[in-house]
Amino acid sequence: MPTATPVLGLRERNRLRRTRRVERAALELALEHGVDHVTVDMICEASDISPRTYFNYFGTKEGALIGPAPSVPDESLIEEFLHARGPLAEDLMLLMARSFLATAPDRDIFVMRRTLYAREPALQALQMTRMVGKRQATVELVMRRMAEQLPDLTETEARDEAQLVMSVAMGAFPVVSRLWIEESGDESEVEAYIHEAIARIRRIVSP
Amino acid sequence: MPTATPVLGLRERNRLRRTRRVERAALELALEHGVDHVTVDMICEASDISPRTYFNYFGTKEGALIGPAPSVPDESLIEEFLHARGPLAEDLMLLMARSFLATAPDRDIFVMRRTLYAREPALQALQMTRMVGKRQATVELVMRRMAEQLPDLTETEARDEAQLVMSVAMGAFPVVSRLWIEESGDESEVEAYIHEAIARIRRIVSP
DNA sequence: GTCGATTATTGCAGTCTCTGCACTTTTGCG
DNA sequence: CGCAAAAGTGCAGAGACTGCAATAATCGAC
Repeated sequence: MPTATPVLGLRERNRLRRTRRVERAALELALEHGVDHVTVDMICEASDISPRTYFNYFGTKEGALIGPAPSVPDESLIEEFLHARGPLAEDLMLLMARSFLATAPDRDIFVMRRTLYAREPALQALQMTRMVGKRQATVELVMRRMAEQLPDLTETEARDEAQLVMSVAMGAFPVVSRLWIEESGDESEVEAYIHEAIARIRRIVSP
Repeated sequence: MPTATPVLGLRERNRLRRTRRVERAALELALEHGVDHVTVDMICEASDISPRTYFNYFGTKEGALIGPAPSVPDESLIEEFLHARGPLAEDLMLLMARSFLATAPDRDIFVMRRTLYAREPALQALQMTRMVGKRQATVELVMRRMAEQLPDLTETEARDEAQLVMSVAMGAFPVVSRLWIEESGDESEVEAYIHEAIARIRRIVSP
């Protein structure tokens, strides 16, 4: 009888191993030479993969540097968000944080990535750009939850409101991330950090 | 005696005229065919300019679509911001709005741009990306003002705080922009719209 | 106006990113 | 094993972008 854990097939395991090898190679090269002085061919040579396959995996030159696109959050996480009754912005941030943590990135790759982001802000901007792609979907999600709790808003009002909620959440995210990394790195603390960040925003916008 | 207005030299005027011609051509093409199906060569053909010159002007294919990078705000505007004593986030938004308005973009180009953004969110993301380039500078600015008013913060606290202020301001910006365009388009109203947007954020983060 | 100096525009050659397509190799499975 | 599906690869080519050198337009002094 096979093990109960959903063991990945050979294909999946190969793919994962390869992905990590390429990401690691790309990050090392970028940290050493700077992003602009690294070519896809260099990455491919270093990680023993064909350029064509590289693009099949990552799509763009920067793909291996900024990591996989944030996956659509789990159905269960979404459900939880929709039915939660905490402060909206905090619940949304919790959703974002949890779906990020669910990707369980390699620790060393994660650290290299952060170092690189600090050195090359353009990359971080790129990643943000990609997140904006999810923007529409996220706004819809927030609107769905608002519809259940505040059904007396017009479409436009609701959309504005949802956009603002998302902006607040995304804006507070870097601060939460910094706290999380520097203070503990413990997942259970995330909720507290989120609360803290939102409280600061409240002070900022208080008259 | 020459006129009192600082009349531009022939060079400047040519450059401005050319820029607008290219931007208009690029926007028309993008609105008609979609950004991906427009090539730089097409834009150059339509606006009677050499591709090399195109890149000298705009740097990237999208440059003509998203418009010139937001210039560093006027010294006088910065001074005003630093010494204003209104709510920090609102003053910052006012600074942003005023330095945008100072660029006095063509009305029709402005409208085309907005239409295109709505149709192709990736472009808007790009523009946001470029703004992030100014992020560092803006954070410094906010910190300078905070230093005068709240001198008892540690460096890290101050930086977090400044980042949050900027996030709030940038997040609220689209809403203000929408209000401004749809409601009146009158510059004198901007302040009221900003106030309104901040008030909404306050409600959002209120427990 | 003319002329030399400055600045802008352009053509060209070349590099790099990225894509479609056809072909080969690897993997999963009966 | 042997066959079908999936993944990896090579190749040709389009398109974005850059450095450099040549050309053209503008400016400022005379």
